[in-house]
Amino acid sequence: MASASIPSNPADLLRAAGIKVTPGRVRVLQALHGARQPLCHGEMEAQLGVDGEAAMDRVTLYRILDSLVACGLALKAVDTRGVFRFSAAGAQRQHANHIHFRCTDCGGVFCLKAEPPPPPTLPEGFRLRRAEFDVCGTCDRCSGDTTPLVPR
Amino acid sequence: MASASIPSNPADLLRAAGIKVTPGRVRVLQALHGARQPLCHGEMEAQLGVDGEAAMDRVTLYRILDSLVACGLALKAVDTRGVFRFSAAGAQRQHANHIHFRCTDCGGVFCLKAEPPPPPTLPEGFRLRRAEFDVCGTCDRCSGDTTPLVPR
DNA sequence: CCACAAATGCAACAATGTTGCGTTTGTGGC
DNA sequence: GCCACAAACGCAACATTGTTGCATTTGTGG
Ligand SMILES: [Mn+2]
Ligand SMILES: [Mn+2]
Ligand SMILES: [Zn+2]
Ligand SMILES: [Zn+2]
Repeated sequence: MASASIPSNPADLLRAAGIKVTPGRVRVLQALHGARQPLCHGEMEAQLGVDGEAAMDRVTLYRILDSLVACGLALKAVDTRGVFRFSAAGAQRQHANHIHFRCTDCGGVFCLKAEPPPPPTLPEGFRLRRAEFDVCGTCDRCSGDTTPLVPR
Repeated sequence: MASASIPSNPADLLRAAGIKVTPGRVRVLQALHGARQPLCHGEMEAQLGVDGEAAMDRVTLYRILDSLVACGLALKAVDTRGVFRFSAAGAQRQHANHIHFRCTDCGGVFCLKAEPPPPPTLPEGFRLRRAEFDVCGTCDRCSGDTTPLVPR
């Protein structure tokens, strides 16, 4: 079965997206796919360091993330602290039909059962880019005692 | 009619909130009430300068804003660029029963006719702090031609 | 294998926000 | 009205996050 279906490994994804396949991009895309929640720049730097590989230049990482966002392989959003967080674009699609809860203490993101609300009708000439129901508060672990998991 | 009802001028609000009434806080709270959309730190600095009054120290402004948030007189949120924006707490209530559209080009915020979606039911132990329907894209002025109002 | 555009590494810069500390000021108690 | 004192302020320095310029290296189509 040598099907030419949806590519899955980072290199193929990069090729399919039409941007150069560089070691840095492969590593970053791999890290994004392996992450269980959107990562900020600092977390990515740390994450990339654990592999024992050489640390990546800060600016290069920023530019790689931008290039992934530009070609649609990654998504960029801002968290409540005002920091940009990145996620693999594919990972979002499986989360398209329910809403999420974000814990403002530990930063964790939890899937809820509820469907996303329908996008509102806009005035003439307005163009909708994104409509997201942002639900946040404290999760069960962080609500009970006073010690959050990730103080930071 | 010397009623002791809801205070409305900045000084009374500050007194009622239990924090010291300083000229800086009065000016900032006044600016927040006069604003038609949440202001970031830089916009507030500019806004405060127009009165012909002496410019306020950057750090003092940050601390005043924090104190207003801490006592509940102001609200702090982060915009899509990752910048904190502040609004008078009272000003929110008149916008509580409809949702808003944010133009990602010019930064403008527009009131829509639609009602906010009901908050979802959460798993056991979770505590809801805020549920906001974030609807963004480009407004009529910014959608048509290619020149946004506030390029920045 | 080559040419060349794209990507990278490094240094410097920019925007936003925070901390420390000495000085000034608003406020409750008298 | 005056005093004491905690709170707020002004200033300098610092921290974090993100960007720009430019010379060097590298991936890729031909
Ligand atoms: Mn999900
Ligand atoms: Mn409104
Ligand atoms: Zn939590
Ligand atoms: Zn606009």
